[in-house]
Order: sequence, then C-alpha cells, then structure tokens
Amino acid sequence: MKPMSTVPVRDRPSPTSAPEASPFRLEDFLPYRLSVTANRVSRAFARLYAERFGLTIPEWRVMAVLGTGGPMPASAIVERTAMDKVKVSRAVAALEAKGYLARRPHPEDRRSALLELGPRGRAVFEQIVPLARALEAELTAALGPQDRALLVELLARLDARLARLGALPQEVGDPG
Amino acid sequence: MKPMSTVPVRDRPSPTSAPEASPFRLEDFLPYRLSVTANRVSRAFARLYAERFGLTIPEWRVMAVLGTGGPMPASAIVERTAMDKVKVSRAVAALEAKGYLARRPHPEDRRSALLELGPRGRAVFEQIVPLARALEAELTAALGPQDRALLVELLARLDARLARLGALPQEVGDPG
DNA sequence: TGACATTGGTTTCATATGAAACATTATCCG
DNA sequence: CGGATAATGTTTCATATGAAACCAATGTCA
Repeated sequence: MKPMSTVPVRDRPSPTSAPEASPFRLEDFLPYRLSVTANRVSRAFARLYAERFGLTIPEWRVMAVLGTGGPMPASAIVERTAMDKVKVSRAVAALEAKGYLARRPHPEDRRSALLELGPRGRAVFEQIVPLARALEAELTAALGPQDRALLVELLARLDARLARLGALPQEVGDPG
Repeated sequence: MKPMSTVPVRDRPSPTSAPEASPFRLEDFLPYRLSVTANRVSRAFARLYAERFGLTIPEWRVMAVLGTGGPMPASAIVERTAMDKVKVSRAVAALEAKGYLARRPHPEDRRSALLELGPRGRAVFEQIVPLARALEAELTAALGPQDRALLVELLARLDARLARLGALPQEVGDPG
C-alpha cells in the first residue's frame, strides 16, 4: 500500500468516495506487459520458423513434441502443446502435406491415428532445435540463468493460479 | 558479451557430434511458456471486458489510455498501447460507434483528429478500472508484491533485449 | 443387444489480424 | 510557388483463429 496522499489531494469537489485512488497506468498493468512482451517474443521466433523453415508456430510445436516423443495420437499433442484440437488438427494436416509427418492407424481406436515424424521431418526438427535454442539464449542473455529460471517459475505460479481461478477454456495463443 | 565458446566453434567435423545434447523439451522452452501463460492471462481479462462491458482488449486499451490522458491523436494511442495503427483505428471506430468516444478536429493537422472519451465512455472506464485491478490482484496473489515487481522487471529486460536484437516490427498481441 | 451419451478429429462459419494499397494532408526543397 | 516525399488514418485482401456443428467410432448400461 502506498502512503495514500498525506497531501490535500486536489480538492475533490465531489467526495464520490475514491474515484481517483491513483490514475491507472496501462503500462504498469501486468496483463498488458505480459501480453506485449510475450507477443514480441513470439514474433521473433515465428519469424525464425517461417523464414528458414516455412513453418508456423503451431506446426513447430507439433514437431517439437513429435521430435522427441514416440508416435502418439493427436490428443496427446493437444495436451503437450496447450493448443486446442482445431489448431493441432490443422498443423498436423499441414505437416503431413509437407511430407514431414506420417499417420498410421491406431491399433486400439479407429477414430484416431498415431502420428510421428518421418525422416524429412526429423531432419528439419534437428535443424531447428539448435537455432531455437540459440535464439532463446540470445534473448535470455538479458537475464541471468537464475533469473531465467525465476521467470519460468513465476509464470508457472500464474498458471497455477489461473487454473484455480475457474477452469478456463482450453487453449490459447500463437507463439511458442 | 558472453564468453562464447573458447573452442574452435565452427567446424564440427560432424561426427554427428551433438545431435543429442539434451532432448529438447517444449515445456521448458521459455518462449513457449511465456506465450502460453500470457495467453491464458489475456483470456481471463478478455472475458471480463467482453462479458461485462462488451469490449475487446484493443478497445479496452484505447479506453485505458484515453481514460487518464487528455485528448490525443490516434498516433499517440499507437505508441502507448503497443498496438499497430490498424488495430487502433478499428478500436477507435468501434468505441465511437458505441458512443464512448468522440473525435474532434485536430487544430494543427487535418489528417488527424483528437480523441477523447465522452461522459458515457468515462463512466464505463471508471467501472472497469477497479474490476481490472481486482482481477489483477487475484492473479498476482500467486506472487508476492515483490515478485510481481520482479516479473515486470524481467519482462522489461526481455523487451529491451528484443529491441536491441533487431528493430522488430511494431505491434503484437491481443490481451491487455 | 440396442439406444444414448461420449470421445477423437475435422469442417464450417463468423470474426480477428495485419501487410499492403489508398486517400488526404503535411513537409521538404529546388 | 510546385512537385516529390513523408506521415496519418482507413480500407482491402488474404490468412489465422476458435466456437460450434459434424462425422465416425467407442462406451455405457438397462
């Protein structure tokens, strides 16, 4: 709490209680700051994926999980990428069209399919990873390693809080 | 500058050297985490603005700057909201249509106009502010006040870094 | 078994977004 | 001045997004 005016605050003609505690500054508003920075960061990465590999962020995310995990159904990707199923569906279709990904029948559920990167997809994945890491490193050079960890930790706490504050819908943004 | 490998970086003979330093985990990737959390937060606020006031985030942002600042041209709003001019133009048009905002001729430049909230707009603004602050408080309850400040600080450093890493385009996201 | 509800994914449809093209008005400069 | 160039906003156009409707296949349970 700030001391709250000890000064004759501005003669308030209308004592309408606290119409004016402090002026609300958008630039100090956390959700605003978070959004702006996150989007700028996303832009930078999106540019990397797009310019050098012709991938969108959703596509990259799908590759990122398939690149390390074994064959898995789309639902697993939905969980691991925080993207809704529509986005995943489209990203998978795009990757398949590019010849980076293959579907094979799911042995236990004919509605689904197991997804996995093909050789070409895996090659691209392995090219991207070091570049993505490098860009991340360049970015987090602004923070020390422990501040980077701290940032992730703070974000996680916000996530947890949000989860508690009412089970929100599902997904969310673009970047990644 | 970082020490940067003291090793002869470039020519990696390519004994497939480090194809596998560590498995790349999307969930540990900072831009991903940042994006996911920021988008979730934005969703929560967007819901507030939309459900109770029928406003989008861009609209709210415009109101937020006009709510405290005096009459100003759209260009000033572009600067203060980190939104591109198209988004601002549309948000202003929408607010005008809702009767929350008025334009008056700019005395020195006929291409522009001075924007300001009308009485109805100001009333809405004053209703939103406490609610937005309350939601922010609920959210940041997950962090202490100093951690909240720290988070903002870390985000600012990332911003600064990004600015240095190549003058990126302009705008960015949705939330706020 | 045979509805009926559920789940995995895809498609539809309406909206949001932003790059690029525009129309206007200002500014610069020769 | 008078034309070229830049700046302010708006509009156009193609793409991205997601809620809701859908399709197909499973599960439930009476």
